[in-house]
Amino acid sequence: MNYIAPVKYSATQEIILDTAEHLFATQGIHATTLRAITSTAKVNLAAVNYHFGSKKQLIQAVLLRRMTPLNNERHRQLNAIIQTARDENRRTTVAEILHAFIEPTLHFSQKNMAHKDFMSIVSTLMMNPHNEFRSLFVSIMKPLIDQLFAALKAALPTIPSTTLQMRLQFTLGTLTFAMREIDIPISAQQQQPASDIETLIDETVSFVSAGMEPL
Amino acid sequence: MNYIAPVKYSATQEIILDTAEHLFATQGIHATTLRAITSTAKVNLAAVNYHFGSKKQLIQAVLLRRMTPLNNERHRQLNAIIQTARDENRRTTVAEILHAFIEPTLHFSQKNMAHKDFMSIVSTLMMNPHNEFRSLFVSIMKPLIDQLFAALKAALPTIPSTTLQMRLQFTLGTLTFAMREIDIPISAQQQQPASDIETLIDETVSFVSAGMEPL
DNA sequence: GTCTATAGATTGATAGAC
DNA sequence: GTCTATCAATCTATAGAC
Repeated sequence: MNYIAPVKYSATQEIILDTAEHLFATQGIHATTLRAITSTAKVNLAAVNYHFGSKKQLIQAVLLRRMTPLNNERHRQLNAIIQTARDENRRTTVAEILHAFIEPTLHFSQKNMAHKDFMSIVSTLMMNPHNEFRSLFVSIMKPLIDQLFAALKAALPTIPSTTLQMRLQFTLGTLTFAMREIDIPISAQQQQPASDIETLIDETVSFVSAGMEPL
Repeated sequence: MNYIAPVKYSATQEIILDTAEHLFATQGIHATTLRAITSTAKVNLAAVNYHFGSKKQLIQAVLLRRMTPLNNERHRQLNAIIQTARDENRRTTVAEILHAFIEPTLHFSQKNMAHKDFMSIVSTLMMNPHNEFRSLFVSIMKPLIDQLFAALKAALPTIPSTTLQMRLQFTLGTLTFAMREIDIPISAQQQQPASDIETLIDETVSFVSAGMEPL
């Protein structure tokens, strides 16, 4: 259910995808040229067009390659907590639901530099409502967001849908900043040590869980 | 204190700035050509370079034109609530502090399409830590964020700085999504009516105020 | 599959007439 | 200040040899 099998790529294709991903994240999709990708990847200039067809199709491949396994895992965890609650004959809690979405997202984004880069691309794309790749992104995310909203609605039946919808948007904003570790400079005094991933997950879940039901 | 006087522009310069702002927001800064700007603005192709020097300097002018008055107002409101609390011989509350930052931000972003476009550019820029305009943006925002953090620290003295810093990042993420009304499609059933600005402000403040002090 | 060479289009920027 | 004309540099994409 909801599982999508990943696409297999050759070694050359993987090198191109890895390099494109890094350059897209650090310099922006539009600012990254095929020349920059192929020269950094040490493959021929014509390789991108041969293996992927066009720059646009390469971008889509970069997005789908990691988005598919990430969403598979998010679906798996959501289904798991729903099933567990059903087995125990109780409602799922808000914190459980949010954790099932946040935990795989933050673990994924902190896995290594490549995954960090990928999440950087996704969050930048998500910010621009007029982006040409937005419809691709939306079509991938929609089933998951629908499932997440339905679970929250069931856990908080007294909150109006409009309000709940707004708070879910806020939650996604919180998570976007959590996974990017956006470093808006706070307090000049000292460089803060980066907290570990488990702390980040706990802090994020408790922040949005509290926001979901303000006093 | 903290007030920065705005720059004056000629009619032609204003038209160029307005047009560039809209195109930057809808198509992205890199994807927007000087030809697109000048033809849409119905000015000569050479006008941008004559009036602003280069595309890069035009981008900086677009950013500073609106960021300056917005931050002036944010500083004004923060100073006002701090002064009021001092006069009443009490601490500022967390909700007061967050409201003083969120209210001007959301009112500004909902003022009209041009302001919405501007905030779209800013939030996109903020998402990319490697952006070439990030240092400009950071230098503008730093004094304000420092003041905000200091106020929160004074209102919540028992929360460790590292934790508070993280929660402030979450707050900025929430606000970014609130002002952009990022429309990740939730619940297919029906199109939700856009809520009014006052409701949006109240919901945002109560969400992040609750998150600031989870149970 | 990999490579060179190049076509064909578009870009930011400027020189110089008015 | 505005305009035309144009340069030099870049881009994506492809044709065709190996």
